Amino acid sequence: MRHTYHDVEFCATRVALSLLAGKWKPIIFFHLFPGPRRFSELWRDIPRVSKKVLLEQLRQLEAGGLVARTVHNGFPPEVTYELSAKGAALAPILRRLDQWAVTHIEGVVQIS
Amino acid sequence: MRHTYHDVEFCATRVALSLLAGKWKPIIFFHLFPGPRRFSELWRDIPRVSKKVLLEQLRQLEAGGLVARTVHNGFPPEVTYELSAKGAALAPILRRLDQWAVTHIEGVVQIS
DNA sequence: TGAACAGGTTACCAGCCGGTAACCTTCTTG
DNA sequence: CAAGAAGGTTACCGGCTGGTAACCTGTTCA
Repeated sequence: MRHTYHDVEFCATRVALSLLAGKWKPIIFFHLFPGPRRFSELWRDIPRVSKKVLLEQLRQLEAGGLVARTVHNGFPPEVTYELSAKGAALAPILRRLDQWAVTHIEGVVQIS
Repeated sequence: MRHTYHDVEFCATRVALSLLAGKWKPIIFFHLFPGPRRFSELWRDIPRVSKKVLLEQLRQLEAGGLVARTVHNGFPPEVTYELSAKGAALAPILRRLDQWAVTHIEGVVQIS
C-alpha cells in the first residue's frame, strides 16, 4: 500500500511539526543552540515551567531524535541534553520561522 | 514591562508554531499553494476529515491571518479560501521543513 | 545524623482538540 | 413540490496535554 501525504500520519510537514509541538519545546530548543546543558540549568533558565513538564518535553524531543540525553556518572549526578545532528539541521529553519514571526506578528519577541 | 521569549506567550517561534498547530493545517496549507480553493473542493480533496473539523482548521488559519476567506454571493453559494501575503511568506519555510522531514524521518511522504 | 543537591517520579486534575452524526438554510432544477 | 447542492452549525464525547504538589534515591558535607 502506497501512502500519500493525505494519510495525515505520513505527511512529512505534519510529522515535523508534531516533533516541535509542545508548549516549551521551541524555548528548550533555542536554549540548546549554544551547546549541551544540564537539566538543572535548563530548569533555572526557563522560568515558570515545572520540573515534570520540562522533563516531559525533553523526553519527547529525545524520542523524536532531536535531542540527545547523556548521563555522566559521578557525584553530584549530572545529565546533559544537547541537539543531535538531526536537531541541529532543523535550527536554521527554526531561525527563519522566528524571523518570519517577528516580521509578521505583532507583540512577539525574537528568540535569539 | 518588557517581555522576553521566556514569556512563552511572546516567544516568536512558539506563536508561529501555534498558528500551524492542528492536525490538518499543513495539508490544507499545501492545498492552497496553487491558488484559491472552494470549501467543497478542499473537503473532496482531503480525505478522512469531517466538514466540521475542516471548517475549524480553516477558521483558525483565518484567525491567524494566514488564510483569507471570501464569500462570492450568487447561487450556488461559493466560498473560497486562499493564502494571505503573510501565509504565502511562510510557504518557503514550510517547504524547507518538509524537505528536512523527508531527509531525516523515515516513512514520511513529501507533500508537493 | 541530618540537611542539601541533582534528577527524577507519582497522583491527580481541568481544559482543549479532534472525532461522529444529525441537522439547517437558501436557491435551483426536473 | 421534492430533491439536491453549498456551506455551514449543533450536541455530545474520549483522550491527550499541561498543570500543581508531594515524594524518592543516592552521595557528600557540616
